[in-house]
Amino acid sequence: MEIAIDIDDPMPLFAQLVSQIKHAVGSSALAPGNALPSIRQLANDLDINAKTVAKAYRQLERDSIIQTRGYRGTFVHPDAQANCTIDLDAIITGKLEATIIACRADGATDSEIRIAFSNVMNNKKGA
Amino acid sequence: MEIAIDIDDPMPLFAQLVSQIKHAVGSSALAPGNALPSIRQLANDLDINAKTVAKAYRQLERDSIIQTRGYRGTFVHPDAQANCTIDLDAIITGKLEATIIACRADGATDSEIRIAFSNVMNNKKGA
DNA sequence: ATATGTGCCATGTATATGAAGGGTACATCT
DNA sequence: AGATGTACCCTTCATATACATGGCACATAT
Repeated sequence: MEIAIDIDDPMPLFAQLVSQIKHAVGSSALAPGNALPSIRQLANDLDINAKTVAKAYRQLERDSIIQTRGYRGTFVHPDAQANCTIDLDAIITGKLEATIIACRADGATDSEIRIAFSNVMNNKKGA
Repeated sequence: MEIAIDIDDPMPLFAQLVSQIKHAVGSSALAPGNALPSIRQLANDLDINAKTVAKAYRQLERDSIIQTRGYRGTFVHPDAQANCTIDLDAIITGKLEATIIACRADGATDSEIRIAFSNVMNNKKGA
């Protein structure tokens, strides 16, 4: 598998990694069970920080695209192909959109919605 | 009616105004039909900017707590007492809270939720 | 010893937002 | 003339977040 990082791309580096690995799995360039390069190895190859690669791997594992097995390395998840068609972003975007529309219908301004959202995310109690 | 502003209070100035006026209406210190000080007058009394007072008045009018009648001044809305018991902030906070909990249950990270929220608020299409 | 993933500490940069203030101008009516 | 609410332009400051980076440490198994 070839992974290329474009520094000039407005997409964050870790997101480029996620996207490319997902695409590789979707096109069967990476089959379930295949080993992926280690975090440190890939970071070294791409000349980026290991934390950035780790972040990408963490998200991919959360989506069950890959599996990390500690000292044994990282592998493509058995159900990777099925799971990589699930667009979590589209799901939560849809839910948020519906809620925001409802709030606007209640007469709330966008500013108030943003404040309330921030409060909820930070577990702050409403004023 | 007495209005006091506390610069050291973390609550924004305009929010302090809104809160105190709402409270005055709720406790019948301000009855429907009563006149409120003009924007410039109140700003001068409290030694704050007229824009800040105007912002508070704008929000109060949106919630039908007060009515502005142009050159005639600003008055307490006929249905002020009923409307000031409606806590719009609590309503939208509740809606957002439920949606955010659902998104978290879907496995979304807080960061992803924030990004998606920002995209929806800005009418940006999902990546 | 070496490599694995993972954790926590920290930094700096950039962007977006809110809050507050300053200034000017308008149409309106008294 | 003077007061009313309102609209537009602008700046300044503080805050929050995302992104990327760096160092250090851990338990694990080879």
